Amino acid sequence: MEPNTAYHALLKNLGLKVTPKRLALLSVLEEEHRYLSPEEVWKKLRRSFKSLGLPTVYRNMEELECHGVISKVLHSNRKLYYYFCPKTGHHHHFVCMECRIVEDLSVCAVREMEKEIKRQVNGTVTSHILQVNGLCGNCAEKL
Amino acid sequence: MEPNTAYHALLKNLGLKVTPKRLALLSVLEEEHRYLSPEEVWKKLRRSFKSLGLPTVYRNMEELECHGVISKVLHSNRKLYYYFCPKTGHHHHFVCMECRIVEDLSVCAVREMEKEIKRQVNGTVTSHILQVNGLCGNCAEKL
DNA sequence: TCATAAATAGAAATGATTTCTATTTATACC
DNA sequence: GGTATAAATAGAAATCATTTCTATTTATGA
Repeated sequence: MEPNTAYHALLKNLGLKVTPKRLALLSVLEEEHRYLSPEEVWKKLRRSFKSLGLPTVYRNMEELECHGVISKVLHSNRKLYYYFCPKTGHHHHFVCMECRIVEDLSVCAVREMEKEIKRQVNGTVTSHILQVNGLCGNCAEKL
Repeated sequence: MEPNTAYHALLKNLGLKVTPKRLALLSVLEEEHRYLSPEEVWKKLRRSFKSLGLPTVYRNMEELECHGVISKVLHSNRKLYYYFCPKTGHHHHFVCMECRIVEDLSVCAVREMEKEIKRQVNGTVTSHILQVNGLCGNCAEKL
């Protein structure tokens, strides 16, 4: 059977048990080329599973995120959203705040990106978030 | 009197009333060269104001943020943090996840930034958030 | 088939943020 | 300076996404 085999291997490789719910979750995320909240995923999955806890969805999505399988989308409403991106390698995303669609970007510098995005998605850039996280010299020493 | 005059003008220009609490809030944020949560600001302000509601702090910080006076800092714990940056013009920040200090960055492309940051703050970049927000062609048309 | 650790359901707790209403205050105008 | 008015605030209460907890179920490897 189709992609389930791939998901199966994926979970195995991560050392996670292959449960029907995990497979379905991956399937839902991959089919949707948009970012979704845990609750939205939960609602979709409940069609197939009469008993499915929202915490299970939260737990699994977080798990997959920290293994790099799916990526978090930041949103100004501070809710969690996740996106399954099939593209590998370092790249960034253009995300539509309206329809939630996600587009892969090939360049990384924001100035250049704006032009690229206009061409690529024929869209409008309303804002961008560029924040570099790390440890300053002092803290890096202490830890 | 010192900087209060500047804050006074700042608030006036934004069409906001000049209240003692707003002035104090700005003062607290400017003195602290780190990003702070509303609750932290509240605790500091309560030293000077016996009666001060946490919602007031939230409201004012949000107000100042949307007027561009202070800037939001994204954090993986999804809490709100704000930083008063005296530097004008387009630039980004390096924020230490440990001590919360903020450094202005002069370049915008992440690859170059990593080198720059190493020089500038003698620190370690653990991750960066680069997300471009906007409206895709379809949604832009509809709205 | 079985033992075991991992995964899950479902209820309950958490806690940051927001909402609400009555009261207070800054401001503009006299 | 005195006053009307809209903005700002306090304090309590509500919200609600997310997390925690415990007992039960399930995938897995032997």
